[in-house]
Parts: sequence; structure tokens; C-alpha cells
Amino acid sequence: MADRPYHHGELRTALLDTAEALIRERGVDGWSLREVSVRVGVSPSAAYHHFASRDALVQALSRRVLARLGERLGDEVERAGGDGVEGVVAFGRGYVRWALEDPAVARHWLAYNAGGGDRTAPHPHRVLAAALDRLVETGGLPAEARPGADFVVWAAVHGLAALLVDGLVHLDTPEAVYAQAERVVRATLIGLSRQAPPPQGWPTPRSAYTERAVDPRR
Amino acid sequence: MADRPYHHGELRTALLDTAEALIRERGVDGWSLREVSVRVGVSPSAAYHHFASRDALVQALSRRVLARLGERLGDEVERAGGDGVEGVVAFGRGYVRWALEDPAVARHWLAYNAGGGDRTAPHPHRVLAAALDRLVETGGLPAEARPGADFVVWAAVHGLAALLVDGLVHLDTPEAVYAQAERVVRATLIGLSRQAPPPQGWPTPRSAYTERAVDPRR
DNA sequence: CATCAATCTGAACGCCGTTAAGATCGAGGC
DNA sequence: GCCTCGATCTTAACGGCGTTCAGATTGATG
Repeated sequence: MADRPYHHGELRTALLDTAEALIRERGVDGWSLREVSVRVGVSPSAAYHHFASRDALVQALSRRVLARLGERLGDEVERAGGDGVEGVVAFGRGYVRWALEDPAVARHWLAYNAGGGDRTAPHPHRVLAAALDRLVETGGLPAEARPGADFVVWAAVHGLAALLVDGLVHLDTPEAVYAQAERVVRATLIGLSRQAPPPQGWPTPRSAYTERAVDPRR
Repeated sequence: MADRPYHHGELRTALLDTAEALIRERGVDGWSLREVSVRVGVSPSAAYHHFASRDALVQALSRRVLARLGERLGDEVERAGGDGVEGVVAFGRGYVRWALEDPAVARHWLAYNAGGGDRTAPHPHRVLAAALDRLVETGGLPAEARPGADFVVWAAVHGLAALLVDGLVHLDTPEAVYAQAERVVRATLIGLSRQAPPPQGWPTPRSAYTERAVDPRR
């Protein structure tokens, strides 16, 4: 307030960082715009030069979290080889591990997720779709089973993560959680391979990750 | 305020009903305790004789929603025959239909779900577990695959419902949504049947639905 | 009919998100 | 080197929120 320069310089990022830290400390709703401002050392109204509202900050944070998750999942799929079943398994394990390691922030994303993500990072759904495409190329999944398969696997993995983060399902050790994630992914893939493929004209789901302009203030 | 009797009589239920109606009208967070009180025709502090806090009302509503879902799913599984794969498919379709037909309330439950449910109604997880048990009895699922299978199916169905409710996945018609739910359930069941069963001592997940005393004020 | 606990009211507290008017600063043109 | 101008931040205020507390009203008990 007194020792700080009048212009902060990185206020937008500082607000996001501080909000995220508070979420980690006290849970999804354990913070206010005013408290974030105080902690950053700035008046409550300063935030309104960078975010149109508190909700806009929440959305921006959600996008940032999503972008980091996408990046991380891309790396993990890559590191697992990426071309076979192991790549998809790595996706599932990474998704769930992320929810386990940073539960408050993950819960924030689950509750206030923003449809579109940061366009500089791949959306988790894209990472999964790419992994499944390569699985088809390497013969690990019949091509007829591919359409819409991403949504089946995503649903299973997302559901496990949500149940864990919300405390509806409990496992004692992280290893048990990863094992469960692996079982979910492998079962899903086997089922998709053996299942009668969807008929022609089957309505394919669409992801909310559509390219669109994003007002940085929103 | 003037024409109403001093004692409401059914205030607790009226508050829950009105909050639910407001959620349906304006979304998960589009209401306040004060507004609910005004609509019921009661002063804001009256609610505190029935709920310890606003959050307690939220939790109570969440439990009520959960109980209704469990009851409904039980009926639908029953109506589908219940002993074979069709019973589990009916569970998945019902779960997703519920999310589709009452999205705001479903979103409320997803965001503020209470671990334990009303003990007079079966928890959805119990309904699913029972359906899977009968599936094993009728030979539709190998007994070795049964341990933990409920959590695999639940994760897949829950995930699809969550993705739909949050708008992360879109399908144009309700029929397409049900078809997707069916595909998810059938693929999961096939995968569980064909997959190498989990080894002895495999750590089984636990549901948060443990019988425990619930303070009606909380 | 008196008592008493349960229920509800009215007023107040501090915190919240948000807005408006003005102070402070840094950068680009003279 | 100064001046302007737009961006950034402050101070002050508004109404609404959840919550508390002292007191009014009521139906049930005996």
C-alpha cells in the first residue's frame, strides 16, 4: 500500500495466483475478491481494470487451470510412448492424478469450468482424441469404433476424477487410485473394441472446445 | 406477512421447495436465503430455526435431490426387468436423463453433493451395485469381475452426466444422449467381462454412502 | 386458564461485489 | 525536458448478503 509502487505491473497475474492460492488454502469458495486484493496489496476496485467481475476472474482461472491440465496430459501421453493403449492409459492416470494432487483447484475447475480453453494449450479432450487416433493407426482400436469413442473414454475418466474429488468415492492410497483409473480406461477400450460399432449416421457428441475469440477482460 | 399466520407450520419444507424453484429459474447460485424467505413470506431469520446456516439448507436440498434420484433409478431398473444387462443400461439412461431433464438442480447436486443421502431412499450407487449383483447371478458378468465393477460403471455414467450438465459435451437430441449413455454402459460392461479380473487383494473403492446419524438441522 | 418451549419478527453487524470520481503514473510527441 | 493522455490505481459509497440477538406471538401441555 505504501512501499509498493502505485502501478503494480502484473496485477492480472497476481490476482489469479492469489485467488488460486486461497482456493488451495480454504477451498473453492473460501475467498473473496476483497481478500485477494488485500493480499496482493491493492484496493478492491483495482481488480476491475483487469476483470469485468468476480465471475470473470473465476472463469479466467478456470481457463488457466484447464490449459495447464491439457499441457500436462499431452506431456504424459507423449512420455508413455503415445501410440498404443499405454498412451490412453497415461491420459486417464494423469487426469486422475491431477485431481488427486490438487483437489481444491480441480474442484474449482469441475464447478466453474469454462467451456473454451486457452487456445495456446491443447484441451484435454483434444489430447485424448489424438491419442485415440494414433491407437486406431497402430491397430489398437478398430476404425469403426473410433467415432465418438473419445467421449466414452473421457466420460469414464472425468467421472472417476469427479467422484474422487467430491469425496463420493474413496481409495486409501494414490496407487489404488491410479490402478482404478487404469482399470477404467482399459475396460472402456476393450469394450469399445468388442462392442458392435455405432451405425452410420450415429449422432456424434460435440466438445465445447470450439475455437472462438475470447475477450481477455471476460 | 399480514395474511399469513404467525407460525408457518411447514417452513422447513417450504424453504427447500422455494430454493429448488429458484435454482430452476435462475441457476445454481441465482438465489439468496433472504430471497427465499421473502418468497415464502417469512423474515430472513426465520430460516435459522430450521437450518443452522445457508450451507445447511444447501446440503439438505442436495440430500433430498439425491434421495429422489435413487428412488427413481430404482424404479427404472425394476421396470427394465432388472436382472440382466438391461437393468444396468436402464440405470445409466435414467441417470443421464435426470441430468438432462432438470439440469439446474442436477448441477446443484454435482456442485454441492452431500456424501450421505437420506436413509429412507437408496443411494444411486446402491441401486447400481444391486443391479450388478443380479447381473452376476444371471451369468451376465463373471463373478471375478464383480469386485469394484460398480465404481467403473458409476464413474462412466456419472462422468457423462457431468460433462453434459456442465455443457462440456453437447448432443442435439435427447435420443442421442440416451444412445450415448447406452453405449457407455454397454462398452463398460463388455470391457469388464473381457478384461483380466483384478488380482486378489485389489483395493476396492469405498462409497461415501455410509450409514451415519444425520442432524436434521445440519 | 397458566405455563412454556417452539416459532417467528425487527433491527442490527460486518462483509461482500460493484460503481463513480478523482489521484498517480509511464510513454510518446513536441 | 516538458506536456499531454490514457492506463492504472485509490477512496468512498451503495445496496444486498449471511448471521445474530432480544423480544413478540403462538399452540400444546397440564
